[in-house]
Amino acid sequence: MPRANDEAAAALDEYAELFALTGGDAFRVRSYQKAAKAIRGYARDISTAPVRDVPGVGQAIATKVTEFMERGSFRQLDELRQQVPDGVRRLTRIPGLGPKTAVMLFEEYGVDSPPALAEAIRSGRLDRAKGLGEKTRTNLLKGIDELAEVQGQVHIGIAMGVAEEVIDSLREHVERIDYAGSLRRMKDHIGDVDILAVADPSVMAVFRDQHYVAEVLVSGEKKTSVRTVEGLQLDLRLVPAESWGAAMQYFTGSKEHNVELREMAVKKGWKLSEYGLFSGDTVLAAADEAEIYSRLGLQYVPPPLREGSGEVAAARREELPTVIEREDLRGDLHSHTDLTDGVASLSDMVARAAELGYSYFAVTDHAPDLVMQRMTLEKARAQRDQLRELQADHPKLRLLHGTELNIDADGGVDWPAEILDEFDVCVASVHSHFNQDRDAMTRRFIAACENPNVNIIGHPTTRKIGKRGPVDADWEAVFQAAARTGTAMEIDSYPDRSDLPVDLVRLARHHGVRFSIDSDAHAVPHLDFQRFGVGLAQRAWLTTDDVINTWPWQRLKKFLAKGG
DNA sequence: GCCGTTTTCGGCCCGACTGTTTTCAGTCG
Repeated sequence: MPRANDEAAAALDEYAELFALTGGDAFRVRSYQKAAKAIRGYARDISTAPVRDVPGVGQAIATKVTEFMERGSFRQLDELRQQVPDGVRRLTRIPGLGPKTAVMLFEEYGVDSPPALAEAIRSGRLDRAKGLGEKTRTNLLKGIDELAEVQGQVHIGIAMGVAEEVIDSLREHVERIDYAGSLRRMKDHIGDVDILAVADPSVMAVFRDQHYVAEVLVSGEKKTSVRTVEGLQLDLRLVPAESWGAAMQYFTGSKEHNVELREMAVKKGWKLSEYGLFSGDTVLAAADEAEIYSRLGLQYVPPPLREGSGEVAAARREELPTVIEREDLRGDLHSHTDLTDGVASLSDMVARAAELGYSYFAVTDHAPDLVMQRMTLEKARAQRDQLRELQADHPKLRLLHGTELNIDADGGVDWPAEILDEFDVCVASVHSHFNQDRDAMTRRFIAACENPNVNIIGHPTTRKIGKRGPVDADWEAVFQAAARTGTAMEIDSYPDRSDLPVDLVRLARHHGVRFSIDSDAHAVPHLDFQRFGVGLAQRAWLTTDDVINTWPWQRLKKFLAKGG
């Protein structure tokens, strides 16, 4: 996705937030947010394409974006940044705390950060604050804890975008360049990004001058560390060309994986470092990463498996699974259009799915329970008719008409069975009542699994990386129900969701659950998010047999029938 | 601020939940 779009969208989102905090008109706030969302999901790069063409962008926003592209900000944003203390914005990051309360806390109590709020609540200073009863204060403390847990890391979507931007910006100055570290291992939370390059040290000056660099932390001939405007730490290391493979191996990690490899080398009387695999002064392997593994007598271990969790022993016995690859996916079973909260038309989404070479593709817009999406049965059926018409243009792509149902507090869904029978595939997801206790939440999920029309539980934990923690459920019980009923668990590839998380994927697989790796796309470029879901699945050692949307249509069709 | 088989003004995604209130404000999806 074009980085310029993300940056302009982030600026508009910030402006919307500041505008709301200063008591601005709610409809204008929504306009800024809507434009931000549309720009972020726009398929073309707005640094070259006219931003006025983006739906939801009129003259006023276009002017702001144009100024932003020229100098990294716009006048009205600068003014509001002056007006609103950072502390007030920090407070609104806390789940359950909106602009009104944030302003009140700052103005009346001088509270300007989540830790300051926690302190104020614990000290009893807010016991008489209006609108903040005991329950609210308890919930806010919980929200502050959730926020603290996820701070200092970004999700893989942001980190990957930064890494690719860095590589693009330096490519003409280097002989070779790639990213390593936890990003190459496809972790869903990334603390810093490691980039390796073969280049002349003069590239460091070029790097320091890039527009994404907010602060230079250290800079030498071999290593430069900077902080980006997103707050992400970025390390660029120069390595000798002849040690490229060893350096990639070493800096990809994980630490635990590397310790096991070095121990193996030592037992053979060798030495493994970031410069190569050596026997005395003789180089056994160094330039090529795969050769290091083979000289150690190991199968090649794909980076997402390198966690020191048994992969080295398995590689020694030649028992590593053939993990799923992006090319194994035959389709996508969860996507949205502008009929509900997506930003692209049905035909545009379908056209991109066809380009991706899929055998099948499901459109799953929201059902009526999410009232704000204004879905009706008539609209859903009209969309189905439109999809059937589009089918004629795409003989190789089977178009499936699905829906994303809302699982209500008791485990019920939006439509009765006779209506659900009309759909080819039903995803069912939790969108509210996140704070239910474990028993209620578990019953809720099990009821959804037992619904004969529900095929896939969408983004099961509902976590949003950096924003909201997972719901609490007895996952073993849920997974047993899913396996028993033939209900798949989704691996939602939307990078801030990355949901199921990898440890739960492993647990679910242990119980015999199948998975669907979906994009949950709300825009055309989002269809490519599946690469993140595949990375997550690789980390859990999933094979094509575990993932229903790698299956040929006839096999998938049987699964979707849930034995009925 | 955007948009127009409602076209240059007057709408704009609407309802539920929570905790606080004593009739409702704030937040969320």
